[in-house]
Amino acid sequence: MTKPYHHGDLRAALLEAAENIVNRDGVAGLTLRGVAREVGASHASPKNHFDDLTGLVSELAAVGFNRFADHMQAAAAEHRAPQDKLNAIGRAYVEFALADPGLFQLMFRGERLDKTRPALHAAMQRAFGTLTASVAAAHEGDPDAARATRAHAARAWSMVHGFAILLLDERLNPLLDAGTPQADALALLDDMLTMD
Amino acid sequence: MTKPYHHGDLRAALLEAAENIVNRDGVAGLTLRGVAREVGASHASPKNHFDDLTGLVSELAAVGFNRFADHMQAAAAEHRAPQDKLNAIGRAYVEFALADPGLFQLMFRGERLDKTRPALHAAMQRAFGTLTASVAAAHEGDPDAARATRAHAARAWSMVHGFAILLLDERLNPLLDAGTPQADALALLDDMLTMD
DNA sequence: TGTACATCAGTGAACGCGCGTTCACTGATGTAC
DNA sequence: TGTACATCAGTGAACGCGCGTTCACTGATGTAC
Repeated sequence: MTKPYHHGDLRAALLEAAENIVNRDGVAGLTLRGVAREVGASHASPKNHFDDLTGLVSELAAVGFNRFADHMQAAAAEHRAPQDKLNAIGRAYVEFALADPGLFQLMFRGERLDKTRPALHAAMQRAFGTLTASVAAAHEGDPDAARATRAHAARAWSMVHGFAILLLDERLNPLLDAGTPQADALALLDDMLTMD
Repeated sequence: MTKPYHHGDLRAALLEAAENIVNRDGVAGLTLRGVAREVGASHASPKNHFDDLTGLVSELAAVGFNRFADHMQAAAAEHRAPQDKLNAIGRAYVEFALADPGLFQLMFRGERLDKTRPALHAAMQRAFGTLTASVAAAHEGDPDAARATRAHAARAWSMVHGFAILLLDERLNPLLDAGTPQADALALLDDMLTMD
């Protein structure tokens, strides 16, 4: 099988390579040349699919947000009660961050993203819509619903996002047992979510 | 006043310049050469004070964490009741992030930090100790105190940290009124902190 | 108080490196006839 | 079914840029005597 001149689906291969790189070397290690190198293509080839690094990063973030939304929706679908669905989404949020830490951080590194790209914009709306709709469902009928729902949404989201970020940065270690870090972290998260 | 050969306190000047740069251009815009340029010194001079970029970033983070701890402690000192102290610390946490966004993000960009540096390690302990001690004080006497306190600490910290990060990345805009963003954000934070 | 000397902060030219970008090109694909 | 041609994905050499780092140096400071 000699290497053909045309790749077939270089765009998809570049995105996959970018994900590998970002999980291995972090967001700062992601370059157009590096991605091309990873798939064995010419260093100028990414230009044909993504204009520049911002384009590549934004398209990768779009892929990430769609997968993120899928993961949260699948988790919610396993429960009936709104509060259970919400907790499941929170767990899914953190699981995603742990499974794909580089990608997760890239998705929330706003400076590198062009949020006006249609694919990214739509994917972000999907992901955040899933979260906020689930919060609203868990609190419908509350008095002063609009304001309370916003506060609940902000709290649920901040809690779970802060937990994920602090965890990835190993800032939560003093609060964790010595054992298997991932399991302990999810146990602590459960305590946190089911606290009140 | 002709420019003297020796600066007087180049180290402090470099740190101050680094803070300006990071707040203006973001963490990725911080370079040894750039910092030297900002103070009008030779590009090789930072080597004398910080070995490399990691050194500079870590020392700047140490300055930041000390200021962060000061700010939180000052806020707590204005209240008597443990829960009020804790809420004040949460507000101070977010205020700090809004006032010095670049510095705040640098402080939590673990990849760039050498946490074994004594100055940084001590400053981090000060800041996080302030937070966790305050949580413990607000919950002493709870049943199953150790576990509950850890969960409370994780929740308070995650909430306030996630809020700050999401806010800086403009992810919370859909939940804010159109008006003055900073005031709205702090109002939303207050709703969130005093919710239950 | 003066002099000699070690120390070291700061200088500026030079280096190699990886990056993004440009450019003329080449090979493959698909469409028109 | 075959042929001509436009299109465009991918190539690889070349460019300029800013970066960190090295190096021999120079100017200022402080200490020993």
